[in-house]
Amino acid sequence: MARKRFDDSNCSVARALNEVGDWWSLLIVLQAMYGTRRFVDFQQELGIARNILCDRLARLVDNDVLRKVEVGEHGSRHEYRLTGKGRDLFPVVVALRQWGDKWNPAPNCDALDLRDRATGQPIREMAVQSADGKPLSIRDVFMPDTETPSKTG
Amino acid sequence: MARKRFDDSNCSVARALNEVGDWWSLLIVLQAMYGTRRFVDFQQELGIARNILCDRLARLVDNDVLRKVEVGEHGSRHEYRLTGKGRDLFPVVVALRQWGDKWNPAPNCDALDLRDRATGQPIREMAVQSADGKPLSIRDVFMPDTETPSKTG
DNA sequence: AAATTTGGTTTCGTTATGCAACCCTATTTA
DNA sequence: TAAATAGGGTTGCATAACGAAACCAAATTT
Repeated sequence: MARKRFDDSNCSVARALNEVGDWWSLLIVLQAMYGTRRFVDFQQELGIARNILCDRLARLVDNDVLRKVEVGEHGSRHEYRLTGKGRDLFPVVVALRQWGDKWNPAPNCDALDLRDRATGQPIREMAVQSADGKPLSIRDVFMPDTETPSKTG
Repeated sequence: MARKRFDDSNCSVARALNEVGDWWSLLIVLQAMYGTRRFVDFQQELGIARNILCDRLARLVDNDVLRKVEVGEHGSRHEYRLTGKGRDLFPVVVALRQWGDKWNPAPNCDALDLRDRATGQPIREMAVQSADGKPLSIRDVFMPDTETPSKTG
């Protein structure tokens, strides 16, 4: 039967995954963060099939993660640019990247070295933090009773 | 043809997505963070098909995100528990959850309310941060030249 | 002993993915 | 000016993944 979708799940993680949780969408967003904007460039840099790229770009546009901008005189060239919502995936992508760098380091690829443009200092490691900025593990937090962890929480 | 996999990609985001980037894996990890450990409980709480759950649990175990623990006398009951690597996905899940809460709020579901067990205070919003803890947007950072953004960077 | 729980596997039909080929409109190049 | 190329897709086909339900076997409960 049809792949299960989560549009109506009462779990926002499930709904988020519905928008960017497939094999390609988050890589497209990542590529967009690197500055890629054109169809052909996405296609070549990601090595994605063109029909799949079409589908993903359209869905990301539908979901307001990217927006399609006509460039050039007669509207035959487009650019796909991140929206605010798309740019807001930055912490997600960086967290995932740091996780990958930590647990699946590639021999031929350095860990992500993002730096503060203002100071040149490397960024901090992503962490769940307390109000005063201390890193918290999953054991250091709790959910007040109003949240029920059942049914994909 | 076969679904493209990224085991050997030189992008750690791609490799991370290879492990937890499908529709279910991250939800299983999330459910595990809520305390679920048994096959049947995952199945019922997520509403996932049993064969798919089998496959995903096995893959997560293979990838050392979960580990399978025999419980009970004769080894016919198992538990799937998060490993350190799995627990390290906490920032990823929280970042994704906060993104979902912000951009796709569900009418019938409150935003995540995680609190510091020590103080009872809500956690901070996930953000990429400078060395001294200031939040950074994607425009506030750069990558030194050693990183090449090409080929899914 | 019979029923239930747990953790799977098998079968089968539907959906998604990847590749290649094709199409149409601009813009270059010869 | 004709021909080639680039951009942005769409279409068809073969294969792989997914979902539902049925089936299975060991262990536990009733």
